[in-house]
Amino acid sequence: MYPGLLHELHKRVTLSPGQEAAILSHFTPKKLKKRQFLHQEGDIIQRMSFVEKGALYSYSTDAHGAQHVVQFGFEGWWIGDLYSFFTQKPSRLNVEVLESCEVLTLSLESHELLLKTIPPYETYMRILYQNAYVALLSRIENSLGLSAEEIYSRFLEQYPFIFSRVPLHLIASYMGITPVTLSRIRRQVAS
Amino acid sequence: MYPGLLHELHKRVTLSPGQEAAILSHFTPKKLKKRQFLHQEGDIIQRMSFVEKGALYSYSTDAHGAQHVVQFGFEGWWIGDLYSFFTQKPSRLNVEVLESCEVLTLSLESHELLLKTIPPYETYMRILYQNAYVALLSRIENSLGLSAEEIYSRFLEQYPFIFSRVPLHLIASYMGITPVTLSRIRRQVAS
DNA sequence: CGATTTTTTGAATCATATCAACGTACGTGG
DNA sequence: CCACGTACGTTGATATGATTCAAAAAATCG
Repeated sequence: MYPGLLHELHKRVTLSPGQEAAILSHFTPKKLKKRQFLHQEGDIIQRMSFVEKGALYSYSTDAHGAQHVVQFGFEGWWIGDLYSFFTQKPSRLNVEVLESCEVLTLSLESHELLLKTIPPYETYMRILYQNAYVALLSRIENSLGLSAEEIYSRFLEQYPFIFSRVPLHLIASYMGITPVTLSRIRRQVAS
Repeated sequence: MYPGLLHELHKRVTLSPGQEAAILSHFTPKKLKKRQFLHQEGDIIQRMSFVEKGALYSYSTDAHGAQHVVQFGFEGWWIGDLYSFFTQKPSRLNVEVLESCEVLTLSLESHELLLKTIPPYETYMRILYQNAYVALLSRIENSLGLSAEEIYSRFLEQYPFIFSRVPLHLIASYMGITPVTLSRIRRQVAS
């Protein structure tokens, strides 16, 4: 039951069988088909989601109506809008399914209860955010002052598997360039 | 003693007098003058730092030798390179003093000890990283697909106080544009 | 006050975006 | 199972916005 989530928890903390069961009991599985939305702009996010299987991505829509991919979510990752979840303010993100998914969801109340009652759960969350923060800062650092071509090359090195599962125009959006520019870069790099 | 750090801790968790004293006892104060370095590229970061007073900023040097500001640190903020601190790998960042500082530093061993022995300390750290992560994701979201002028306007709204304490060319670097471009934008926006 | 740092300005250049058209792959209903 | 429609990727021509280079003006520091 929920092997992905268990593996993820055990990677970072040790849990007694009782704690393990207590944590799992709060999650609700949810199946989603390609093109469905997990969340939409304006929603107040009620549940955070762990990706057990499949792939999703989140994007925002800017003042000019253009869409921008903010992050991807594959097996073993968390996806959603933590800003809206924690503040209970309307989300500015859409989260759409890329490949049919099974996600495990958890309410804010459950999350807070687990934080209070199961110390290793809080430790897990601290490590999760700590790593996510460091990774995000690297993403910013790496893109500062790089040409689109350099950003692409690094992205290709760091996440080769993404190219087999995500259409190029979404990767372009994530990188902050247009699909047209990405296409030209790829031709150049290939030669 | 250390009013900034105490205020920061109490904002997020409640501590018994004993816990408070235990936490504070692990910090070592350090005074730094303008233009001094707290860390330099290549260092393996041994201590994390809380800014009690003053201002600093961190920057990286890219493959073309250009410098890019990654973050600022004012009173009540943490500053440093968490990547190097947690992994004990060489840092890619320089952290330089903008206004003479008093920082409070904490070793990795102390940090780990406090996490293990003082539960509210772990809670504080989880909340700190959680907020930092959400704030950083907003920074990325905001910069995706915005013109330099829009990035400037938002920055001005969100952090007006930074303009009174940080030279414009560092702000430009943080925003990912040249000082020349920032100057032109400001002329436009002012008119 | 003189020296250094920071900010502004103009002109030329370069990278990426935009617009528009076309080719290709995919999958859905007939 | 084929045909049509939609989504995706590529290409060329042109436009735009930011950078670079160079110099001067303004602000700050010792």
